[in-house]
Amino acid sequence: MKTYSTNEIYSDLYDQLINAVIPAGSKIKPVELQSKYGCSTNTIRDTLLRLSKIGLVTFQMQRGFRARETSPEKRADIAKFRVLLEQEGAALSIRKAGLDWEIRLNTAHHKLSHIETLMTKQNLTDEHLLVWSSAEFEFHDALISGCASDILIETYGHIYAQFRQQFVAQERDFGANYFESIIHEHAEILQAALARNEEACKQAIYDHMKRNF
Amino acid sequence: MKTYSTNEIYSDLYDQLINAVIPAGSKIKPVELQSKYGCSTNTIRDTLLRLSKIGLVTFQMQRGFRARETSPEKRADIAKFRVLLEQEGAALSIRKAGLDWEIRLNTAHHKLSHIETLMTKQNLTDEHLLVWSSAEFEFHDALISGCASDILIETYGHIYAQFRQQFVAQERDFGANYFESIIHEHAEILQAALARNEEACKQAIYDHMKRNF
DNA sequence: ATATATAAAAATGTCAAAATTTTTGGATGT
DNA sequence: ACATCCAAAAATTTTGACATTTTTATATAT
Repeated sequence: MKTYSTNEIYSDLYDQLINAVIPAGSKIKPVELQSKYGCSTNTIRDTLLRLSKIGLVTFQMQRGFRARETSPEKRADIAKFRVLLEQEGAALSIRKAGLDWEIRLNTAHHKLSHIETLMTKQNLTDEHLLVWSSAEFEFHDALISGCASDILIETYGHIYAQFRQQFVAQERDFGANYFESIIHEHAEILQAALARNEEACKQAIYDHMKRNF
Repeated sequence: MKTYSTNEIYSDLYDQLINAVIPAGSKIKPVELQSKYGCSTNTIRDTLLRLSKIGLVTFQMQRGFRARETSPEKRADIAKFRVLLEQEGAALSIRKAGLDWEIRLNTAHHKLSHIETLMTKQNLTDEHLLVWSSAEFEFHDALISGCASDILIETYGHIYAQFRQQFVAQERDFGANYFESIIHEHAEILQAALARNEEACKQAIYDHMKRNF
């Protein structure tokens, strides 16, 4: 039987929360996870407290842990907030960042579009979604990576994770045309960013997210 | 000898971090706090993990906890981010919120300006600063409280705490004229908000924070 | 002197059990 | 039927001991 290090427990739970394997809003009981991960309840508690920093898990004294609730309203709220942060991060990057940023962004986009193209043609496994999910984050993260604001980058990471949690919990149809749409949207963002066009880039970010409002 | 509940430990540490009683960047060792609070190291650890959610404390596996580092750059970074959030929150409030918001804001401002007026005349004790600090937060929190975005309000709370930590760690002269300035700045924010003038309010928020850039 | 290796000390993390609190389910009375 | 109370069960939190890892201090070699 597999044994888990604490960091593995963390990222395993992270993935399960992101992918709604642990359903949004559901209670998370350390005792139940103990046997699966082969550790004490305390270690689970510890890990859940760390996950609550990101916001994937909510914690209340004497009431334990829950996967964060989802609703169309929460999804829209988080999506709008994400747009605010991403627009600011991208605009600052466009204004300040250098060639290394362009390269980073281009690389991330190349990787992402490769995966997304695949996904218009094949049926999706859970693993596809995991890989895509992390590539998508890397692209958006690269986009804002030149903004020179640690706190913005850190916060964006948390919000992105929360958004994904909301999204996966609610979205059920990943039709081929879904990926065709976002391939185009990502390309628009990339193009505007490399052209150093702040307004066009902000617009492209908005367009990419507006289906969630 | 006083005994502490877990929640008291939490807010005691919170205050100490905000007010640089625990110096920024310094190591926080559970063993050393254990005797003061009369509990096990594990309870301290638990509390510190919860504080790391807000960002007052940083945590690294196998390296324990530290009060978040400060520097002029970090302070500027957090201040700018705070402006972004507060401008958005205030603008949304101006656009959407009703009479109850105006009343809330007015009340908070009244309380704040009372304390600030006192502080131009007396010499400041630590307790004055604590009271002022919480009244200042309540005012800014009221300002954005009509924005109808839970995630923005939640995040703003964390950023405000981090800003205060940076600020108190670095600022040493609270001259009477400091408070005279911010009395005026807060009044400008209030006035623009109640006049429902988004641009003026954004400008006033910027002016209030620009000394930190 | 500088650097590397090693042993002791300190700090951190993990565990299983005990104490506390909340939740559950049934009995009682209105 | 509905609410209230109570006891049992379950879940959460706290504890103190133990295991692991990191840091510090000292000794050794280059």
